[in-house]
Amino acid sequence: MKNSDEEIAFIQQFKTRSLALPAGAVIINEGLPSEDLYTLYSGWAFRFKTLSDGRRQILNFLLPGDFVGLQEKMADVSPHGVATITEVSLCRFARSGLWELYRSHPGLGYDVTWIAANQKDVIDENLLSVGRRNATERVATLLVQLYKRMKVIGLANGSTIDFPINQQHIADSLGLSLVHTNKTLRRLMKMGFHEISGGKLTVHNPAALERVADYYAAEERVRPLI
Amino acid sequence: MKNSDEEIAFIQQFKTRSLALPAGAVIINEGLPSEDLYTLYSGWAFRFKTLSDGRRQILNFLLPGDFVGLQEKMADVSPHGVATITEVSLCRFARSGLWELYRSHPGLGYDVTWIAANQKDVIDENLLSVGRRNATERVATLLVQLYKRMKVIGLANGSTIDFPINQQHIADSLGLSLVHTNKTLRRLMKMGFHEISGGKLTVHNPAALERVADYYAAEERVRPLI
DNA sequence: AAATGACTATGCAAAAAGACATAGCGAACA
DNA sequence: TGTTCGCTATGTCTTTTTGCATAGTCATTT
Repeated sequence: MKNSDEEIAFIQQFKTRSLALPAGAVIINEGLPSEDLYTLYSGWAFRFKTLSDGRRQILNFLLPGDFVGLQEKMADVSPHGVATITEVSLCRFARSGLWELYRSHPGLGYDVTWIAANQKDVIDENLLSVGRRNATERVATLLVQLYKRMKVIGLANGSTIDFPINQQHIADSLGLSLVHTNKTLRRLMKMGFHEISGGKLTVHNPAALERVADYYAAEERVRPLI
Repeated sequence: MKNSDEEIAFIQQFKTRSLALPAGAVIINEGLPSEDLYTLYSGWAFRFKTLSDGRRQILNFLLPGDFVGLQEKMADVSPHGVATITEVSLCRFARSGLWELYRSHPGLGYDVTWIAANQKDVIDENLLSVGRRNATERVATLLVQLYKRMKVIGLANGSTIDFPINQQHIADSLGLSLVHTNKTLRRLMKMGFHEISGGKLTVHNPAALERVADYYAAEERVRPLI
């Protein structure tokens, strides 16, 4: 899955411009039309949906290399929101550009599908967690999953990764209350599986944590770059 | 999103053959490589993942027109299984064909992405349910959602649809126990929202059920046909 | 140095959901 | 015609998770 020089050139001119956003910013509004499509170059973000009384579900976390706003492009209105966790840098693609990309560079269109399918796997795993794992397993799953995702994209420093999310994010992503999330995290920490401090997560024994989580994902493969 | 005659001709030869499967059959094995890609022509199926002790999460239900095995094609091994609920008829595409489709008919490649994005919306909604809705809301959501999906593809007969799933399917899809699912279904039924019998579901007042569910999805649009 | 605010921590009571047990019901089958 | 089987139904008891209250920590501001 290597891009040709010509394809790379095309991607370059396809990118209308890149932009930076601060932490806590909204990239895409839930329920509003969204014009653009982005790739996340650096920083963390998340996709979410909310209920009318404010309950929020984080659908998945977005790490560098992930797409933002792919399916929003297909519908009139975005069925979910996207917000930043840290400051991020994004690469914006023009709305009209995607069709042009499919038409003139089908190889890249194929890559887009590949990346989208990959993100879907992450969501499937989350759905399995939230639906069928207990609190301990859920938290363990999330921790290893994020650790492994960061590792694949080269952002792990030994067994430590940047970990800019707070317990509220974790709770919203796992379908747990804040309180229960806190207690579960503590329990796992006291058992020596991990350590979170100063915005960093250290996973002491990923394999053991995977066993707790009953999480056995296939090794993620390096993704095509767009 | 209308296909040209030439595209239709291409699709026809792309389909290596169609096949029929009985109820309860496995289309794709969890954790095994899968060779093929299908579209579901008739019948119901579901995608699922399991934990090692047998707990099962149904990721989403597949209705006529849905794709089966799209992202499995992208990975070495399928991260989830697919099984039939009723007897189904499928249209099998060759493994090698997808790339060829993207290359020679980018418009169809675009359609594939569109359908995949649409299915992702359904999963997102499920994740919101399982993570943040209580049992009553979850059941209500599933009932309207299935009703509306059937309606869009022209398979609703007034306020009644075929409903071949049992309470275990519902429980596995909503992350509830069988017992609790049963009690919740009964409660909704006694309140007059719906009726299930003889493999049919009748939704007496979809709008009221949507309010119970806090479910306000945009109208589904007619999908491209592949 | 005090004040504020965002986040984490923890005990206790309440609610939601689950587990287990048992029963009923209708279709398929011998 | 009785038996088995898969599914639905419901009562009781237990566990898990939540909600609320309160406190601690740490960085930032005044």
